[in-house]
Amino acid sequence: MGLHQRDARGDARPAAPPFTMDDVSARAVRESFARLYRNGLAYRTEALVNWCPGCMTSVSDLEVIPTEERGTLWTIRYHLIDETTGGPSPADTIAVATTRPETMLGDTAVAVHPEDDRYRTLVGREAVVPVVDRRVPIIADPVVQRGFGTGAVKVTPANDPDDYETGRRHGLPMINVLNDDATINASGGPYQGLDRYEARAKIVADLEARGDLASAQPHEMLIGRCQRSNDVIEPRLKTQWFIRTGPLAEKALGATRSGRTRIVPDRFEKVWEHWMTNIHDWNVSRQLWWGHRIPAWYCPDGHATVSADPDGPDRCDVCGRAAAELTQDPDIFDTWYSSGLWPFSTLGWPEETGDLKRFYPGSVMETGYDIIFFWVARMMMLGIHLAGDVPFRTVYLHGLVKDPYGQRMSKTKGNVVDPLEAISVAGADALRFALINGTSPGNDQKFRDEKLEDARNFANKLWNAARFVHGARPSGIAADARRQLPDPEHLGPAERWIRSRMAATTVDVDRLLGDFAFSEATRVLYEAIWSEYCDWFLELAKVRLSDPVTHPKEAEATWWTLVEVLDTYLRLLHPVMPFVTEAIWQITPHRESDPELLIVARWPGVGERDLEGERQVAAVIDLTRAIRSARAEARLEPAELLPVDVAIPPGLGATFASLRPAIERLTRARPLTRHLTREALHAAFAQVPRSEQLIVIAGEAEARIKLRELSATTAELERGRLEKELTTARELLAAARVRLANEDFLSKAPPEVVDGARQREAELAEQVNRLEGRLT
RNA sequence: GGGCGAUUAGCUCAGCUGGUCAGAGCACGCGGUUCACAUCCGCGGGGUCACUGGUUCGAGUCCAGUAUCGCCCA
Repeated sequence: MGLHQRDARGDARPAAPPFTMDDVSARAVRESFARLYRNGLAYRTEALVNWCPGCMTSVSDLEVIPTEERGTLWTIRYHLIDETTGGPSPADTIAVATTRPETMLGDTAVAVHPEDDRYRTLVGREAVVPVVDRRVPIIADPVVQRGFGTGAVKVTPANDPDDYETGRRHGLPMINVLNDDATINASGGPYQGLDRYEARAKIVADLEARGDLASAQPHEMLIGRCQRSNDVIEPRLKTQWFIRTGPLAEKALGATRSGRTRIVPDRFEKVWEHWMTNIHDWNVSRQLWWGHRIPAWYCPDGHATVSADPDGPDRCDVCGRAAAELTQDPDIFDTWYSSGLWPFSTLGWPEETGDLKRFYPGSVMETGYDIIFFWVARMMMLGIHLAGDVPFRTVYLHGLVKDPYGQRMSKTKGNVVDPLEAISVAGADALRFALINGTSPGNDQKFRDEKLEDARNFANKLWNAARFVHGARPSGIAADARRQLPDPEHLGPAERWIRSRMAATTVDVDRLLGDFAFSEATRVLYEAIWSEYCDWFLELAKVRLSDPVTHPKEAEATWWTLVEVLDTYLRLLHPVMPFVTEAIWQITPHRESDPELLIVARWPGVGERDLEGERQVAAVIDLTRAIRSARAEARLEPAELLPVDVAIPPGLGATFASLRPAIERLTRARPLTRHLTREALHAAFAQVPRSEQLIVIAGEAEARIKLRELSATTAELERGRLEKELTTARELLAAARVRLANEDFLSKAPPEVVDGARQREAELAEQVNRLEGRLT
């Protein structure tokens, strides 16, 4: 993780990355446990734990994966004790069903449902567990499912969670039958030493031989397997340390309910609630060599002493025996225990350090939803209790990165994307962008190479745009000039347009990041940078900068605009693509007040929108697009210069005039002639045969492209294009009219919506009108 | 058994508080030696927004139900 974090650049990290096994953490582990023990929240007891015979350790409930598997349901006859003879009755039996016959070695009862008439008379009598010939009571307990198997079950309190509860309710003896390696222990009599499955087979065979096996049927069931080793987990009785989670969970719930900590997306609060309200005590003892040793010592009498001192206690807390007679618990803590301390142990807790005061609680915990219980829950419970406040204000949960087919990545499947490889192929920025762009809160994403490629292309695009900006510096500006804002006096419409768009983008990005909509934020930036800045502004600026009639002051204003917008987008994009933005920023002019590095540079403020300016340039862009489209669809020679006449309404006149050179270049128009009205345009073309012109309609503006002559196919293409436009326009118009014909709409919809619809209708009618005029 | 999520162009996915929202990228088709970029540029084709009802003047957008897929918990 440390390696990846460095290569992918985790920005927020101290000089020496903390580690859960270092000394600071070890001290926090000892101290925290000592406090929990003092507060009665840590206790040692013999209880049922999940035992993994492969890992030779206990594991938490969360690490037991219920797996659907086909097993066998055996029905076994237990002989009743004959009340007159006091011995087993050859004929009277009670049949019990089990999927784990080997556990019968530890049976201490047979249970039936109290209202099950079949067995009512048997309750209180005794039966004999076959094979081990142990006499056990027949008890009634409502947890027994009457419909399952025969309605009677064997009870093995030391090797089954449900039976454990039953055993406690009825005060039954608990006989553990398994060794650590899942072989049968001394309680198993003749089966001692056999592996659990060998014992099962032998017991079944023996039962059959005795005639006590009633049936064996295939059975679909859930088997708990170890998350780590995939071994079948054996519940068994063990003396271990537990954390009393009840009071801790209560506080954690209080924090989310009161909003002191918010979970994003909020649907996970339900999951959180459910889990926290049904939480069991947490078994923290692990029988592994790697981890923090439990700071508990025992005297020869078995008294426990918990000490935060790394050298251990001076004496037994209970009987006062000397330290020399004490031995430390050989077990270590569950890894999630020290991880749960992370938010404050890394800040020096239990010392009241400056870091702790300043950085605790943290603001946002960002992690995958799959470890909300493993980790987030633990941090919350321990943080609130030990550090006195919630560890973070917001928990942001992201989804999982899946393979292209939606499968969970796993080493055994071999479908894992190695981040380091992805970085070497496409770069860390591309990897980060692809991951961030592809995710929405709490939802999984399928990761494909195409996404990485796209992100790499975007980084490349940005880099090249920056190269252009640097190369286009007007001679009047020194290479090492301090950054200036463009002189408002000399801005053209394009400059005002992009600055206004930049303001809009900044507002959007701010809002989206605030809402944890990271992928939307990257999408907005992608669009702003590629489609607005590169595709349009750079092209418009290029023309203005290279046009000999451009005044030097205007060229400088344009260049400073290029720099300003680039600078802003670098800042906005930096959290997502730290490397390329920093590299570009380093060679971009800065202000006096800017720091050395982009990473610590100020977040952009929001400039003013110029909506009318935006609208005007958008109109010019639409016209340019429409002319290009008409040319392309008529299959005209792309490079050929053609005379273009445009009708530009007075309102757009100044903008048009200013951008005229750019329009000429982008549409290959020469000469580009402006008419004040459509009528004037039409009049100018009155004598031009239909076969020698292309007609372009773009909003308020209109254009004609003069050709020598349209070939037959070109004319057909042209006509097709216009007909298609007309068809769409008519459809839209019809829809708009239907809407306006609705009395309810007029009376109930907000006036501005109605006005918008009216305007739209008028525009469409106008467009249809014009197209019809051209086509007849 | 309980809960949650997904279902929108061939593919991967956006669509916030219901009113130009039917979009993007990739893929595809046509064209391009424009001095930032072919990791590129221009143009284009393509979707009854899973289904059925309902609420509303108006619904991918809200409600109910159904189907399919996936996940979590028991």
